[in-house]
Amino acid sequence: MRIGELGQATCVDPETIRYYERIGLLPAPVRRANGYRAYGLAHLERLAFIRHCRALDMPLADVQRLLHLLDHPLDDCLDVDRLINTHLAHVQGRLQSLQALARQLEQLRGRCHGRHTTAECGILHELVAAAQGEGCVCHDGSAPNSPEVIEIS
Amino acid sequence: MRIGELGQATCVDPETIRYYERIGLLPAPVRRANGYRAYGLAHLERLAFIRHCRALDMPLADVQRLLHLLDHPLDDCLDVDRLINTHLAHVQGRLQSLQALARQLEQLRGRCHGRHTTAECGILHELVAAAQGEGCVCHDGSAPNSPEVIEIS
DNA sequence: CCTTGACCATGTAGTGGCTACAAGGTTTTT
DNA sequence: AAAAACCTTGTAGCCACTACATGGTCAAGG
Ligand SMILES: [Zn+2]
Ligand SMILES: [Zn+2]
Ligand SMILES: [Zn+2]
Ligand SMILES: [Zn+2]
Repeated sequence: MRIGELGQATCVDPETIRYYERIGLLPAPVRRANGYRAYGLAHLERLAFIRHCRALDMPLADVQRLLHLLDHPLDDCLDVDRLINTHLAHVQGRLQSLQALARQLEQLRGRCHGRHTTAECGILHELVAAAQGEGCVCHDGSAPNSPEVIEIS
Repeated sequence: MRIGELGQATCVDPETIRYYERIGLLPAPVRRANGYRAYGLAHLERLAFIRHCRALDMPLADVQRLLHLLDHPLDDCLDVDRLINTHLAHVQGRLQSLQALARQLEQLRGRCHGRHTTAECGILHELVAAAQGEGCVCHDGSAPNSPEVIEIS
């Protein structure tokens, strides 16, 4: 299997595959005589695992840890449990703030009816007013640059 | 107002303020005799606006455009409308995939009961199986490195 | 045989939105 | 006078890629 074939089989861009190899996530495969990477089934499975974890939005460091645990089957799985729980909590937190955010944006959207100048635009007015006001997502209660609110994207 | 005071007033880290200045988001203020930046009310309002938009998870490029529109009050506000709508659609898309993701993780969490080796861990088994299987978030229907699924974080 | 095009290799630099230094100058507090 | 808390600039790092630039390799078609 060349890198392009592996990429097609796993829906992972070859450049990304090389990147994974560079950072030590995917073991370097043997090379053919011409220098091309030659992958086997083990690589395919490992990469599919990585991609699946990424689709679950896990950071690569977490994936790395899971892969390590897979390679050491006699280790205690407590870490797996903790990792998943932490990650789930993280996702749920972001879900919360994304929901609040969507509500705010929906409100905002209703403010602009038809055509007019930006000076009269309800959306802009609302944004400016909210930025000044107290009852705003980004001002009440949250620490400076609070991750829960700011570090969404 | 020095940069630290502005930072406190808006809950934005001074380093971030300098960064905004560097990329042209916040106009460079006048300097005192000693070289310190001296901010006024206009800067405070502008930065509060930026922070509020960031709390709404808007990319800085969008914030830039909104600021430009604020500076040109006679422009048509259609752009504002479109920008908000696009952004809302984006947020809703991510909300969807985050929800699917949380469900997956919740399922996963239920797989690990008590202590055992990683070789026996239901979570790991599930992950490996899912990565191979067809009915998985990251394999069905989505393009290679599909943004809707992958580019969540 | 030669060209075209698709693939592969390496290395470097850029993305977004910060964040963290390092190395120095200034001001305020003790 | 010394220590701390501020300010300045510049550079490098974070994450997970992504996009080149430059060149080597290989199969098909003319
Ligand atoms: Zn999958
Ligand atoms: Zn409007
Ligand atoms: Zn706000
Ligand atoms: Zn387990």
